[in-house]
Amino acid sequence: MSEAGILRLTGQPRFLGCQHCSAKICELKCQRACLARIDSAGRGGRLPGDSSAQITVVLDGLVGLCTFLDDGRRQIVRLAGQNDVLMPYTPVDGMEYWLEALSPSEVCCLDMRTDGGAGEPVAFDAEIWHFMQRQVAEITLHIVTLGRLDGMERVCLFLTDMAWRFGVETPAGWLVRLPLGREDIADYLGLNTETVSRILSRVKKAKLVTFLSPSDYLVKDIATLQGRSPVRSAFEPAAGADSFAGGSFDEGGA
Amino acid sequence: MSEAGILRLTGQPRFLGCQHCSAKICELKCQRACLARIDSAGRGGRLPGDSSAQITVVLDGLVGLCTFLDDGRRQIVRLAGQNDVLMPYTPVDGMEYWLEALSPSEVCCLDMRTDGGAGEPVAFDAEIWHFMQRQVAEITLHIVTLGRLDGMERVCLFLTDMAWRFGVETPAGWLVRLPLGREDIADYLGLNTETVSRILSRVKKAKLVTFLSPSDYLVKDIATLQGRSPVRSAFEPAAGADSFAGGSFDEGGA
DNA sequence: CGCTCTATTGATGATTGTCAATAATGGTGG
DNA sequence: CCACCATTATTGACAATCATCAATAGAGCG
Repeated sequence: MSEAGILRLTGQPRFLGCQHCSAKICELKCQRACLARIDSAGRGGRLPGDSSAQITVVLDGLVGLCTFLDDGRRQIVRLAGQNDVLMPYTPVDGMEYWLEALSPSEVCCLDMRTDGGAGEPVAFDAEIWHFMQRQVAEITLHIVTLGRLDGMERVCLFLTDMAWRFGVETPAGWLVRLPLGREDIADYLGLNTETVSRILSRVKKAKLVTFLSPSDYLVKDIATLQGRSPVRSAFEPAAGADSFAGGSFDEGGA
Repeated sequence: MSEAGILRLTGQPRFLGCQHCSAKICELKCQRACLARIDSAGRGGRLPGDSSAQITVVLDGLVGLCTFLDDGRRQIVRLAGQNDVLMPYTPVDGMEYWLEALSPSEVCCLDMRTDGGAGEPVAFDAEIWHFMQRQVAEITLHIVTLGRLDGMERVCLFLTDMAWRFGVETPAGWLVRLPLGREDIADYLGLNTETVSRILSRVKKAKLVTFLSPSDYLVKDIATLQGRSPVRSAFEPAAGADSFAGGSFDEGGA
């Protein structure tokens, strides 16, 4: 139960320069701003987040932006893996969100305020704007997913996303290790654990993927898998290298 | 059918100074930027949107940020009424969104580029940032709504939202005129028309609201209505006046 | 090897979607 | 002002999907 594993922060916060953070956004911001803090957390641990002036860069692992309803229902709003950027975030009144490590994770937190405390935010430049827009685009797509796709479509889109984001291409196809459990998948996709498991069994039977273990699968034909969902994955690498990080900034010619 | 009513823009675009736009964001931006365009559209018409450098302020009516899947399923991602601000928006590859007038609407479009064309975006200041964050907060809440609330909860939250946003308080309670039809409600809430209609009938029977006509209802006890959903409305005016426009900028003490 | 946690599967009920028919609404023209 | 009409909303019957509760199987770890 993730509710039980409260705040298992391992490794105390270290305040460091941004050379510890290989992500481009971190390099950029640390030229002028601020405090860079590296926290790590085991599975189920909660990371600082939910601040209106903090950018979080995921260095390793998988982090989810989560919320609970009073009766225990959980929704994972967004998943962020290595080099993904979580932009600052002011929730509406009465809602509380936090960053939860869905697998052992390390993040870099950038304080956007020019002083160490309650001052004015730094000026916003094109990069900051770019990441904010990307975040909006992703969660907008997630709204369509939750509002209009059935379970099978959601799961196929999810498996495609995970393959593009975290998989490695092998001669046999895309090999993916899922960094999160069934309950996390369910809470991300707006389903419940058993439904996810049943749909995954159907996906297996339809030979869309091959499971080597509950957390490892192989996608022989990712185009077919993607075709099972009526919306395209936001993470397909071929489509112009507009992926969140490790994309245009790092590899662009120059 | 909204698919049939294509691009019914009435009143040709007028390029005007921002004195036509009473919204605060418009006043602010037009000090330095750009082109302000006022379009109006009848019900079902599509407005220009979906640009990565355009802020749209709704002057009147109700506008929805919409997308269609290939098989005709529609999702309304966000609703914007008078003085609401739609921030610029770069969709992920393969998705297409537009602004659709759900009732006859008038909007003010602000081009954020310093020149009239393809140049750099203007600097982003705290107000721009504020509206962007507000937009993220709203659609994040919508993700929770679509992912974890059942039909009754979604409809009660929606009716509460609409009351706070567009209703007027009378001695008999909050009087609300819905500026959108059942199909639009369904596409916003991730349900279908018949389900919305059925749930509304249940809401009526439970005496949570009283319908004077299909588009007019009265909420005697809005706290009870809100209590039927496990998430608070993002539009409650009392909660610190953090509503989209006319909010913190106008009244904040010094 | 045994234990615990996670994942899968089954049986059943609740919710929602689909198709179809009816009722109500709002606008138009006489 | 009223009758007519097209559109929208409601209701019913039924099917599909998903959630819930319970039991079993499998994986990972000491």
